[in-house]
Amino acid sequence: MEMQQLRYVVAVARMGNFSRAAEHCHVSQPSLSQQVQKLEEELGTRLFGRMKREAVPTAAGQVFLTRALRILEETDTAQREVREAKGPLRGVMTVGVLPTIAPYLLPEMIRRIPQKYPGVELVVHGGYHQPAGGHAAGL
Amino acid sequence: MEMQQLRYVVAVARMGNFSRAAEHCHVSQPSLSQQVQKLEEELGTRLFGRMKREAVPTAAGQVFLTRALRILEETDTAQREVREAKGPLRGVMTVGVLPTIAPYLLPEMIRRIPQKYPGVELVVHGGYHQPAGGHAAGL
DNA sequence: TAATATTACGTATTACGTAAAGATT
DNA sequence: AATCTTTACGTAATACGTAATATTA
Repeated sequence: MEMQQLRYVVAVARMGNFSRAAEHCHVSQPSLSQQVQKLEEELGTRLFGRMKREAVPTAAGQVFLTRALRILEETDTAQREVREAKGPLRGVMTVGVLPTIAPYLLPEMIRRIPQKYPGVELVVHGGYHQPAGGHAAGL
Repeated sequence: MEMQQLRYVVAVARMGNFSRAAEHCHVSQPSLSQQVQKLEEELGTRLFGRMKREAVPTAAGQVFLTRALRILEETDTAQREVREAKGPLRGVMTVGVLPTIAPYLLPEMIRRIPQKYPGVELVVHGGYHQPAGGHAAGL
């Protein structure tokens, strides 16, 4: 049982079918299908019925889903608590982004970064040139 | 954050050092060390101090450990509940084992199988020949 | 120097994507 | 026919083991 498999299963339950779950998870749909099958094999039970164009959780799937959700919440909690134990993050985050794709990435980024790291100043470079200094950020 | 990494971290905390944790997890000690490092890098914090010949959890390590333990418990619970949702397992389990290694494997097996699957009849073939029929069991 | 942890590197597992086939409405 | 899922298979990422190096008592 792997974390990704739990995310995939939860996504299938929330989206209602494998295709939309796959694009929500940013993986190809066969890959997601494989991972769900693998988990089902490990558990010895089908988690979803795939008959009528929508993925419906089986009885086993329902009890598993509640646990999977709790596990994923716990992982988020663990990461948050570790961050808090480290103390607040401070400094300047410099990000370079091509003007071509900026409209797709920037709004989400400008919304989430300050929310998650209140002490961090966000600097965005928009041109095609290489920014002079600062630290790159992996997101 | 992967499930194995959580098991490794918990093992290190329980065993007190990386070497014993590794043999407890049946992996080489460098592999376990790599995985713990990888998790620490992802979290952005050391989870253990490795100074004095024993691995002592840091402050961040302690808060993480309690969450990791709960997550592992939840995975066990999830698997158990799915088994229960399937209904009790019944039938005959046939196992072949070489007399050479039987003394090492049989006692553990005879103790745990009926405990975990009360409805299953366990048949053990001890010779060097191939058993006639029945189903092989992967444990 | 004995015991433990890390680094380096090659190998084997496996998760993934693309393409094709099967199934359902 | 259109949409969704599974199978097949090659590729890429990665977890692992062995060997060598570093660190600590």
